Amino acid sequence: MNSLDELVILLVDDDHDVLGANSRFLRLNNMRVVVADSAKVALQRLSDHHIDVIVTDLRMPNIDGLQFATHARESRPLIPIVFFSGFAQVPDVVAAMKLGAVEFLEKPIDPDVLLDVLDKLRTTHYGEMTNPRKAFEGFEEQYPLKMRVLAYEKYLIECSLLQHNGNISSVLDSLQINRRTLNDKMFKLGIRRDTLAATESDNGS
Amino acid sequence: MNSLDELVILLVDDDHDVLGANSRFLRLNNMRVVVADSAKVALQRLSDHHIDVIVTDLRMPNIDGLQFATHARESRPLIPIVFFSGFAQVPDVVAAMKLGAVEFLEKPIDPDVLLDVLDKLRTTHYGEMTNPRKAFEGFEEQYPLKMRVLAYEKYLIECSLLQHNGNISSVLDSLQINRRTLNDKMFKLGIRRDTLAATESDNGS
DNA sequence: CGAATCTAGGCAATTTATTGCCTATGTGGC
DNA sequence: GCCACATAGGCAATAAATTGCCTAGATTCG
Repeated sequence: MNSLDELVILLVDDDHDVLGANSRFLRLNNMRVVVADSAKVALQRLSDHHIDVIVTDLRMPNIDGLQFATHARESRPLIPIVFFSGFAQVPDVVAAMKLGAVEFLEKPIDPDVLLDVLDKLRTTHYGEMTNPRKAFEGFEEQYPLKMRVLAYEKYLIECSLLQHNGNISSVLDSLQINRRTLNDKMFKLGIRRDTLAATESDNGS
Repeated sequence: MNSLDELVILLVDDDHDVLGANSRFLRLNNMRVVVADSAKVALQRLSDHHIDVIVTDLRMPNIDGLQFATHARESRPLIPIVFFSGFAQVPDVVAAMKLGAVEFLEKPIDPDVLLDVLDKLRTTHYGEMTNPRKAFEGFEEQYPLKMRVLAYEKYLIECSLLQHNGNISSVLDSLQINRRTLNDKMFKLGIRRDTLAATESDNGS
């Protein structure tokens, strides 16, 4: 009955019309949307809210999408990022993908495509976490050590959460970690208790 | 993949002029080049020759670069692929990068850029990873998170050392880590260069 | 309602990690 | 011998992670 189906999207676009249209559309489709009309605001939102996915324009005044993504990755190293842009140059797309972009969409955004992308993210990022290697298997050679280690850590925490059915204190015990530290790590790695724990408690009621 | 100085490149392009020019240039720069003027031929070459890197055009008659890459990945899952194309569309670039492309270059190719890309590949990429994940498999649930993460980090560093034959600067590049940090980590994790690097005196040819 | 329990955020002190700068050792080439 | 190069350690400044202490909302139980 709660947020099993809801991803929290951070939507970033300096064009208010597009921002409004897209956020409305996403909200109509069961997604929680946090909006920002600049990279600056977006970074603020990132530290204030729990965000699952970033969807950002590439071309923006002052701080562009790539720079924003780089900064965002500092606090949320593994967060999935979807870029969109009109008139994108090949090097931009390459740079974005190298930053670990999940998708690169062309403006104007086809809402159904965006929805589809986000829908797939929901399953690939949160559904299959039970599968052992999957979580960090993708992080092959070209990724920095730090990122690969973080991916593994995320995987371990998610596994432990699943195992203990979202019960934090059991996880603390099992991982032998400070509560404060676990909270921080979960935020940084984008792990949510409810998403992982709620998998079997939603049918009856 | 014996000689550290010679990468074997599979160069694929349906334009014979471009194919000839690029292959000449690469050969002048100490690379062994195998050419193919179609995906069909290229796949043949892949099974006949030892190939370290694929460099392929995106637009080709019959089987295009993406399809070719997909097929190539079936037999060589981790082989590095560099795409190039004129007039590339964003979705093409995205698809290519998702396939794990190392780079996407625009036609006409700047030979120096290509050389630079391949040069980097020589140090950061190594062929296929064959090592099992034994190093950290042993760390079962009862161990603290920190310990398991460290075990994984140790494993990654050791793998990288093996792949780069104990060459520290290559490892630094590959793991994108500060030298000072790597030194410290190696000390802390009890990794020794010489134990891992000593394998370079085996099979010739 | 009030008490107990689980969860989690803010803040600050402390510890640890990362990094740059300088130095030193060993190797191979001139 | 001298130089270029790769490797490492010492040290100090900086950045980041960890932790304890306090507070606060939510839920459950009596």
